[in-house]
Amino acid sequence: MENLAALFKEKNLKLTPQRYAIYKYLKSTKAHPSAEMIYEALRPDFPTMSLATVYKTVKTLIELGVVQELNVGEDNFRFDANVENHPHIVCTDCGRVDDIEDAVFEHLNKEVENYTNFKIKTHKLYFYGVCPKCQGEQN
Amino acid sequence: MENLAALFKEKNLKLTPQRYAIYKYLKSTKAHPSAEMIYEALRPDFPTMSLATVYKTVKTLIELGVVQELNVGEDNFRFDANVENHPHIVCTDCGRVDDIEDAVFEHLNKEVENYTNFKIKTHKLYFYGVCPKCQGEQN
DNA sequence: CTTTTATGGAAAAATATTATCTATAAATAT
DNA sequence: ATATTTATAGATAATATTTTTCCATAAAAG
Repeated sequence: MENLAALFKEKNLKLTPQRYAIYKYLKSTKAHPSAEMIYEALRPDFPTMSLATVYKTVKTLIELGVVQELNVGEDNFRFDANVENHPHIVCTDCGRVDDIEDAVFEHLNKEVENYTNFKIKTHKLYFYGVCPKCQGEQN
Repeated sequence: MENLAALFKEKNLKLTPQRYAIYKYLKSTKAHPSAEMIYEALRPDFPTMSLATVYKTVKTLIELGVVQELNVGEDNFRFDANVENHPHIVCTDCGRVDDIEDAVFEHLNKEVENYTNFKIKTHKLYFYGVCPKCQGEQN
């Protein structure tokens, strides 16, 4: 968090209240919010902030490498301040997106290289199922 | 291909030339085209066909279960007439999307269930790297 | 405290996708 | 074959998401 200021300075970017709030919010949540969700969450504190600012800021944060973009298969993007490569799981009932903690599948890259001539750099893994809460409601 | 007619009949859908052409094109290619790409590819043969028809048709084909939708992380969707669940690999240079043939990762679902309380039904795996062609051009 | 420069916010634009409407083409029955 | 019924193609408008433009202003530098 402290090095965010340094990072911004290094890139000649201004660490404005809006940018700081968006980053802090992304750091604080595991809900992988969309731009709209970020906008709504910060509206109480920043009633004048526009959606465009959210989009511009997450774009900046992505370029700085402190936020990553998720594409779960919805019609919009979600954002995650956890930039480590980790798999995600989507509830097909309620739509929530969770991290799959501690599960590392980096070895898959090498495995896949046996099947293709690509030089593999990274991957994105999305699992789909029913979350505990929705399982309960099905009974 | 022959059973496509039967499938359409069963659902009281009309197998129009446009629909047939779109399905045939998807079957013929491994390029995983977007709606726009399908539209452009068929324009020589169907100059009057509108993009809306492409969207409506792929939606129909998806509902019939003969086409699947891919979300590689671009701002649009791609389509694949290979409906088996199989991983894809994206070239980060030229953007092409290939199948990873013969690589089956169904066992990952069970593995992931050890890390979460979700009931996992399916998954989507995307790998990112540099394709052979772009590797050559980097030298 | 002044100057420089990046930025926030409003509005418009761009892009992707969906919905509406009607003439028409495809399937079915005759 | 032909008539009839019904789904559909295509044009257009609508919607949703994201990006861009523009300018007053706030942040950093001198």
